[in-house]
Amino acid sequence: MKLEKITDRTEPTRRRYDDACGTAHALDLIGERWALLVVRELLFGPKRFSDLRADLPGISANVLTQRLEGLEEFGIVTRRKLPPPASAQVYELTPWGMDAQPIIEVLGRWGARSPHHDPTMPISAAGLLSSFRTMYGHDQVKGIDARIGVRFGRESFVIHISHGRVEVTRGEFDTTDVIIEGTPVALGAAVYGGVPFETLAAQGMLAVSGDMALARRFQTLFPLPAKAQTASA
Amino acid sequence: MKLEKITDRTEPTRRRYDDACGTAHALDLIGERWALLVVRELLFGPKRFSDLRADLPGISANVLTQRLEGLEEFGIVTRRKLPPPASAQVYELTPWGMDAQPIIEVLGRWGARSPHHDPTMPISAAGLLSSFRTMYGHDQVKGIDARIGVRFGRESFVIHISHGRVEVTRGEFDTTDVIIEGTPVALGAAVYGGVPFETLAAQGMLAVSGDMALARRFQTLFPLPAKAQTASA
DNA sequence: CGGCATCCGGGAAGATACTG
DNA sequence: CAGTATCTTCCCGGATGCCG
Repeated sequence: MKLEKITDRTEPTRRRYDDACGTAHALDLIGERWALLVVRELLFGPKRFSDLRADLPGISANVLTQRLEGLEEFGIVTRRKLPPPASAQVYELTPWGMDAQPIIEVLGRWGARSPHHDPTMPISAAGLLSSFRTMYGHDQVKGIDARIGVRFGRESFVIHISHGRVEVTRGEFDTTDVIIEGTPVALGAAVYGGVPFETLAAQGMLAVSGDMALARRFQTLFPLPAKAQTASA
Repeated sequence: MKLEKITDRTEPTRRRYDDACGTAHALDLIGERWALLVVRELLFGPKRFSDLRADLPGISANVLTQRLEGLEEFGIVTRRKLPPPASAQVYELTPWGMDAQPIIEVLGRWGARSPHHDPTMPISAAGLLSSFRTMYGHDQVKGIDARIGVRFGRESFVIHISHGRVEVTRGEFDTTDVIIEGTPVALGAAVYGGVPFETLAAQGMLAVSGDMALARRFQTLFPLPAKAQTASA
């Protein structure tokens, strides 16, 4: 018996900024808690509900449901049914949703300079790989032409470094110069924490094969930015 | 008698994403409701508490207080006491806080392409001027060299167009080609709604003086972007 | 009047359990 | 596996009141 709310409003007053500014409107769309991280998780391709849950530790099922509903309603995410025999439902970004990538990158660059930023926390595959796309040092990458294969569990990615740029795509790799297998946290420790591959390998957290000199150079391509100036100018 | 919560935690469990990703950390800092709009309002210079309240219709005093406390704690905002006789307290961005400007711009560009975006809503001075910095058409601006003075109430700004770029700064203007006086909403209607200056002037909402041909050209410099593609590719 | 502190109602987020 | 149902907690928004 829930006869309380017969106030008959199809939309129960979604909380919005009544502001014509495009920034405010963007926050209406992806400003709710977890929303932008859901988008980040989909940047490299479609995922299933339980994958999203696993990669976003801390989100609860009902909140994830709500965010996906909202993102779908706004045209940022589409739900798609895979053909049999997979027959699973996946969520993927629309073209416009993909265009949110610069937002995630700019936020990442800015947030990494925070005095409170702690790079030693857990990180998801999408979070780490997205950081590679944005945090590489232009000087460090100059002159390198290499392909590095990364496997996290059953997902594979290729990091392609050439012409002073770093590109990351999901997909199987056949001809890569280095192959890294393990967890995002371990690779993050190697790249951002400076932990040697040998240490991680000895603990069974990471397996590196191929051109080891290149692998070690890869470790140095992503310098953490200087902490920002938080005192008044 | 509030003897309930003596659980003695200096930080009462602030809600955070426990994620090493810089994007997630940025959202820890400026992801709360209203936070980024407070930053937007400070992009053109310091403001007082009541100015912020007036320019952010819908925010309540206690929430503004909380956001300012948080932003100050994170090193994004500083509070400063003006010398007598003004003797007022103002809030201003730290250098790092200023660096959040690209975040606001990128969000604005993306949000303006939303199918749900409604440019006819109220807008603040900072919101409108910030949109000028990001939404100008490169083709439309090419070859123009002009200075346009804008006065909203007692605040003045200069829009400087040259070398294919648009810069906006707060400050008094002496030698500008055009002077526009009125409200942000009226100027927004002229620029984004295509409402002729004569109509707005007749209603006493906007006063334009100086090079009227340039003023009318200024109206055409900010084409609204095409709506985004929200169907799957 | 500016800059908060306090109290309250509603709603969003978090945790857990449960179902098709 | 992919969500719903339920309950609790916390945050947001509005009103009021204090205090320099």
